[in-house]
Amino acid sequence: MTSISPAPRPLFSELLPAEFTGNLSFLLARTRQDLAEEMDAVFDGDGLGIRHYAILSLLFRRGGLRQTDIAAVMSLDRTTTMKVMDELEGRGLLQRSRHSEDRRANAIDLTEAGRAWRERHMNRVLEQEQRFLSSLTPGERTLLQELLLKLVSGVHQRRNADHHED
Amino acid sequence: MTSISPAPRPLFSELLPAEFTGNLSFLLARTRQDLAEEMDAVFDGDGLGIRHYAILSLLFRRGGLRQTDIAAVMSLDRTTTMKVMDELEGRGLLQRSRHSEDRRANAIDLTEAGRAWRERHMNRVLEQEQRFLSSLTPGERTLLQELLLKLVSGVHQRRNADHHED
DNA sequence: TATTGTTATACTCTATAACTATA
DNA sequence: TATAGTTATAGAGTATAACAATA
Repeated sequence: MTSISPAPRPLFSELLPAEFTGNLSFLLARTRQDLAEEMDAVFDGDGLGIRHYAILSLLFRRGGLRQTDIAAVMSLDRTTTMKVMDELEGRGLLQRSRHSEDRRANAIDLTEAGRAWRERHMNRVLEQEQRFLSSLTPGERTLLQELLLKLVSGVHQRRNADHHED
Repeated sequence: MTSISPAPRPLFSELLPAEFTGNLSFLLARTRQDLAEEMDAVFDGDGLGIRHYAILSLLFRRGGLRQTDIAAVMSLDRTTTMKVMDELEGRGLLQRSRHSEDRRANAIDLTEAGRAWRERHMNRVLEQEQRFLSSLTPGERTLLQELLLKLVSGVHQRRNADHHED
């Protein structure tokens, strides 16, 4: 390297706060991507990821959902949901059966293996989340999740309202 | 089981808070996607989007960046950055010139058209952001951005530290 | 040897369109 | 007519590999 130190190479830490405070889209995209990359480490190897974990957690709390329900909550297309269901069913982590009240629909439930898989990954998921949040205080971590939840719920309510105006 | 009315179809607003509080990956992914969809409305028509706006804003505050600098800040691959630069240069919004201190590198600067484009879209970007944030109080909106900025900076510092350990 | 920009190529993710069986 | 699941296909976005110029 040079001794007299030429023009300083712009550093990430120098540019980021100055340029992007207020740029919510960037901050959200970057945060999501950073976390996604770190979450990959938890699941490395078996071809499943944090999305599969989230769906199994959803089914853990409430079984018998239709694929369209899962699609709505996860904000996925029907066909994308189909693919994810195939991946999970192919590994024996959930099962599709006939819905008792609508024979067009599937009723999706966890299998015992699915419950075990979720339980086996749960601690590492939570650890990785906390590691990702380590630059925030405990209070800030809770607050962040509350704010995000408010936003997601707010968007959903607003879109429902718009839809009912038709 | 239910009495008379058929089993209630699980509502988004019913499932979301119960199942996903604590699922940071889901909340971040969902929030980012919701905002991205709403931001599309601002740019509909010209093939550019919020990412282009962010890059032009970065260059507005600090010109003469290399493509690798932009790639680092935006967390993009070199080749992806290349494509985005082509899109912006093709519309005359930025220009590539020889870097004065490293002849391998490009120095990227806004053109006048680029400055105008950014200015023309700025108000609608900010409006859409505020609309997206409308379920939060003003204080919460500021706080959210601060928390996200802390997280992104924290991840960056941690990765740099890891890297220097090699 | 390593880095910058570039090109060509491959891969991943997701959505669109069309079909079937039910409602 | 509309909806749930399914399948095949196409598109967007991104990364990998290789090369030339320069450090």
